[in-house]
Formats: sequence, structure tokens, C-alpha cells
Amino acid sequence: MEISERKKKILAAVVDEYIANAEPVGSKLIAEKAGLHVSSATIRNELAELTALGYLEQPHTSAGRVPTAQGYRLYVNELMERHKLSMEETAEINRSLNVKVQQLDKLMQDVGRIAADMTNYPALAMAAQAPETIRRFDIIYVDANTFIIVALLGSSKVKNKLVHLPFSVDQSTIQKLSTVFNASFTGVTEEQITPVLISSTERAVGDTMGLVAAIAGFALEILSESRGAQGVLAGGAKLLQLPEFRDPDKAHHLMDYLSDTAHLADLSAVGSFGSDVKVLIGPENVAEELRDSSVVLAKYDAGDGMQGVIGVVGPTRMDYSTVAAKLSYIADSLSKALAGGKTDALPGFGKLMIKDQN
Amino acid sequence: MEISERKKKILAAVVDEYIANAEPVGSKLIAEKAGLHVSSATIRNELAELTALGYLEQPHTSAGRVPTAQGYRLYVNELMERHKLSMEETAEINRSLNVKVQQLDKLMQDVGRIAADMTNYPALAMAAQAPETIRRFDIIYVDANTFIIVALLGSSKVKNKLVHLPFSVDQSTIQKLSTVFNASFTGVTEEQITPVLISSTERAVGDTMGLVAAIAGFALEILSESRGAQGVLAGGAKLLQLPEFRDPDKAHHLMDYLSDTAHLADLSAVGSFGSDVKVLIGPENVAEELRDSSVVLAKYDAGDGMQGVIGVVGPTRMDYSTVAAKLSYIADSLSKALAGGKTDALPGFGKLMIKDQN
DNA sequence: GCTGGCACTCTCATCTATCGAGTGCTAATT
DNA sequence: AATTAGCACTCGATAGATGAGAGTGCCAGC
Repeated sequence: MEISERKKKILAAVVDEYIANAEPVGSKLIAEKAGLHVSSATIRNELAELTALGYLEQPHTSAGRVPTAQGYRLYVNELMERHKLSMEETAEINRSLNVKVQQLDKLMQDVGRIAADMTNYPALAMAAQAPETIRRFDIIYVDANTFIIVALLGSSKVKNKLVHLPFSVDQSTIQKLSTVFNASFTGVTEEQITPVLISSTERAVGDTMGLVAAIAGFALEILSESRGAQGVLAGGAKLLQLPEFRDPDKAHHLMDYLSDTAHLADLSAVGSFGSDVKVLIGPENVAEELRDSSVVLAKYDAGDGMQGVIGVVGPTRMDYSTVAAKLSYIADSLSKALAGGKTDALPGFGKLMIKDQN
Repeated sequence: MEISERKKKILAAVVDEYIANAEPVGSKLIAEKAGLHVSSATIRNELAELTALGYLEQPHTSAGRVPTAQGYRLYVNELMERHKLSMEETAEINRSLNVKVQQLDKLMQDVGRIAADMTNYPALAMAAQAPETIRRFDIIYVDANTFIIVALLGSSKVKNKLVHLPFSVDQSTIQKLSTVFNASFTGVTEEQITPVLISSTERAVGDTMGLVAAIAGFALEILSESRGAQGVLAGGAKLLQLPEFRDPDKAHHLMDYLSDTAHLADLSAVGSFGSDVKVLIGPENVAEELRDSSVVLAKYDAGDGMQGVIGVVGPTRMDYSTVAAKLSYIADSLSKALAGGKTDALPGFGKLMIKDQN
């Protein structure tokens, strides 16, 4: 059943009002605020119908109306005005985001913080890495019992490890190891590092007291560790400002849930989302703990098979329009920045700049 | 003025009781629980004197007594029994701590989490790096416009950077750069990288389109970035379980403060502490926000000039004895682990194990 | 110096009365 | 048929009022 234009207007007004004040909204207020020139009695009739249709509900008989999840859903899908970021807002995001390229996890921490600060809700930032390959493999001789392993990965990240040995090796051995590894470990994925590969490499080098196996182990370690997703939560304290979390138990419940990285990963793994921003309202969330909260997620692309998600968690009464706009903008900027400046810029050869989108 | 033995016993009883239940404690309870065989009336007289001396206070006439900061201080300094960790407790810590050597920031996140979980208070973990030097400097040629810079630092950490160039260089140039840098940038500190050093290096290599300056810039960047302290907060949600933070505003206030890394750094920079554990009670904290909370800090030593602090934040009514014991144990274990396994172990050449201390 | 006894104080929980926002319904109006 | 004014009704929130209970301070007696 299609609901009338006027009902939609009324619903939108209720949602807007409730988002702003967190208090059940009554017919009189709507009559004044929404641009419809009808009396509160008329509004009451409409409200009654919207309630019957499941878009609104009453906390108790003589209180105003509050949107249901279904109501929010309709609002998000059709009713809400797409918030246009003001110059100040974009400027502020740009200013914060204009960070130099840095360690991935550090970056995520920053991005999470920015999202939290901009939206005033707790925010999460995740990054997931597509399976890696080794693009290049070098071994640097330091001294008789020390060398450094350096691996350049498919995603242009570089991993390294310093190794002390309980015995000595001479420089030529390291040299040889380096050459052989560079030849045989180029382009390999995690699965391709098999006992077979290892023993063939071993034969190529000649015996080296198990060094080959050990170094191969390191390669395996890098590849497997870069597979995992990582994530952070920022601005958790912001929950406590919201009237719906004045109850410390509720707040604690949710916070506890959110402070587990694994849960964050679940959250942002919500299938593939087509559009740029995804909104999960109340009961649409799978996790019990989020049943009366909403989540807004935006995807970003970091190039080289790196996928990331930033998101915000708040009460169902969330300012979807603004939040969505901001997240989407941050995600976009991030994608551009990471794609463009992926390779760490060497100072003097151009710094990462986030282009102004206006 | 020296207070009597009996008063001390009574004070200790009050503190213990208050720590356990967060409720003002009355004379009757003390008369029963503390091993003194006197009536509640006697206790009342003593309590009155302790109150006059400033060790206790009453929320209002006719409530029980609550320790003041001064009372806690005496308790911590003289009265409290040093908590002995049980087998289960040490076992649990060991189990959690038995993590493989990993990225420093990842490690701190883990340690913070462990401290928070073990004590049930929000915990912080910090690490501060003493000024670094460059021990070795290599440049690896990848292809005509790509190379990797690898620097081995004084603390045995290795930093690297992948560089794409907008123009080509041939392998021999890189080779030469590597040799020259390895010679002239060995052992340098941040301050020693001066324009003079850079231009002398430039002369040694011959002109290379500004590459020398750029690479030197990278060196500078590494050294300066490793100087900063970093820290994390874990288990912030645990605050909300405590009766003193049932007021969401209070909780919010403190949490907000704690979620700023800069504040954490301040906190753990509390001068040099001689003993292994330092306790800051209520108003002894400099930060306004911590005036009615307490902080327990333990220092650990990560070898190679790395200093770290782990700490716990809670109400003044904190279980100092247990918390101090646990933190101290964690810090100790951490020191041992990091000193021993500092160099990343290569799989197969011995893994980091935290020795059992029992 | 210790103790039992007692009057006093102050908080907290419970209860009641009242207020007011907002509803639903009906009857009148357009 | 839709809109509106009017009105009785509901129900949460707020403010006092009341009583119970915990704990104190002090005094007189041992």
C-alpha cells in the first residue's frame, strides 16, 4: 500500500523532530512545524493511521509518537533530504584528513577519530587486506650474526625483520641466500610456500644450517599476518552524551561489545554493499547488542586490493542524513588520497595532498 | 603526630571495607570485622578522632565513614597488605602474555587489554623511545624508478620506505648511493643530520637530482617519528560498571579525558619513579579530571633505551593492593620478555617465551 | 578507658496527589 | 468526505509527605 504524500511529509517531520530532540513528538508540534496548513486534529488522524501501518509507535497511550525501525527505513530510503556538506564542514574534514601518509594502523586510528569527531558518534575504522604476494625478497648482511630480511609485497608495502643468529655466517653466504630467495620467492602467495619449494630452494643454496627454512618461515609469517583485518574504535565516550545511553548499563553493554575488534570486523563485513553508504537500522542489525542502535557504514578503496570500511554507531534516532554525507565524504577523500599517494612520498618529491572537492 | 596502632588497624579496616563495597562504613561493622575486641562505641570514638585528623570523612552526619585521600595514602604506604598473586592469577597473566613478539603498537594494545582485563579497570599502556641513532643504512634497487630504503636503528628496530621516482635511475647509481649513505649516515642522530652533512654527502655521490637530500629527509623523518611516545587505552567500558561512575556525566568526563593520547602521555610521564609501582591518589593527580580518581602505574623496560609504562585508572576506592601486584607482575614479565626476545625471533630459532616466575 | 543506652540526624524508599501533555472520539462545519 | 473544535480520558513525571533504618555523638556507669 502506497502512503499519501501528506503522510510522508508528516512522517518526515516526526523523524526530524525526534532526531533533533529525542522526545516523543505530538500532533500540535507537527501542525505548527510541518508546512501543512491543517489543524492538529487532522494530524492526529494521520498519526493514528501511520501508527497502524507500523511507521510510528507510542511509548505509552498519551505520549507523542516515536518512529519505528520501519519508519526510519522509509525515511532513509525516500524521505530524508540528502545533507549537503557546508563549506566549513568539508574544510574541516580536509584539514583533519590532510595527514601525511603513515603506518596503516596509525592512519586508521586517525580516521576513526576524525569520523567520531565530525559526527559526534563513536566511530570505527577497519581495513582488510586482499591476499598478498611477495614481489621482491632481499637479505641485507649486517654483521657475522645479524642480517635483515626485506620483503616488498604486492600491495607495495614493505616488511622487514632483523635476525640475530646464534652462530656466524659470512657475507658471501648471505649474498647467495639473497640471490636465491630473490629468484625463487618472487611472486609467491601464501599457499605457494610449500615444503617442496623450500627444499628445492635449500638445494639451490646448499646446506645452511636450516637458514632457508627459517627465512621461508618468515615469508609465510608476513603473508599470513597481512591477511587479517584490523580495526579500531574511536570516540566511544561520545555514547555517554546521548540521552538514550544515560543508563550506564545500556552504555556499558554496547561499549563492551564495540571494544572487541572481532565484533567490529563482523560489523563492517556486512556483505558487499553496492552503494557507497549503507545504513543498518535497529533490528536490521544481526548482533543482539545493536538491536536498538543504528550503524552507518561507508566503504573506501585503498588501492592494491585493500578494502576498508569506516562507520559510525549511534541510537536509531541518528542524524542519518548528516552522518551519511560526512562518512561518504571522508571515505571518498580517503580513497583518493590512498590511491594517489599510495607509495610513500619522499619529502621533497611531493606530499600527499587531499584535493579539494568543491 | 603518630597515630596509635589501634587507629591504624581501624583505618585499614575502613579502607578495606570501603574498597570492597563502595559504601560508607559504620562503627558496628568495624567492631565485628576488625579483630579488635572492643565495642562499637569505642570504635566510634576512634573514628571521630581519625576524622578530626583528616584520614576519614563523612558524606553527611549520620552516615558511615569514608577514607580521604590522606587516608588512602597512609593505607597505601603503610597499612595495606601486599597482595600475593595466586597461582591462578599468575597463570592467567602468563597465558595472556605469552604472545609472540610483534609490532610495538600491536603489543601495547594487547598489554593494555590484558591489564584492563586482569584488574577490571580501564588500563593504559605507553611506550616511549629514547632518542634513536641510525646504525645502518641501505638502499635496495627494485626497478628503474623504484627503490627501497632500509634503516637499522640503534634500538634494533628496522624502518623502511618504498620510493617511486618520477624519473629513472640506473642500478649503479643506487648502488653508489647505498654505499655512500651507509658510510656517512652510520651512527647519526637526529641533530647530526645537518645541511652540512647533506651537502658533503651530495658531493661524495655527485649530483643525483636531489635524491640525496630526499633520502636524508627520510632519515630525519624516521628519527623524529620514533622519538614520540605512543600509547593506548583499553577497557574504557569498565568504568561504567563502577558505582562511582553511574553518573554518565562523570563517566563521560573522565573517558573523554582518557581517550586523548596526549593526556595518557602526560599521565605516564609522572617524573621518574624510583620504585616499581607508583600510586597517585585523587588530588595528588595534577590533571583536574583525575582529581577524584586514582592511578596506579608500573614501569617496564624494553631494553635498548625503550621505556614503557602500564597503568590503571579507577576510583580512589581502588583495590590498590591487588592492582599494584598485578601491574607489577605484568611489567616485570614484559621487561623480561622484551629484553630476552628483543630481536625478532626467526621461527625455528627459538620463540619468545615468558618464563614462569614461580 | 571502655561500654551500653538513647536521643538525634539525615538519607532513601515508598506512597500519594497533582499537573499537564497528548490522545481518541464525537459532533459540527466546510 | 475531509477537516476542525471540543472534551473526557490516560498516564508519566514531579513534588511533597511519611516512615524506616543506619549511624552518629554523648552521657552516665562500670
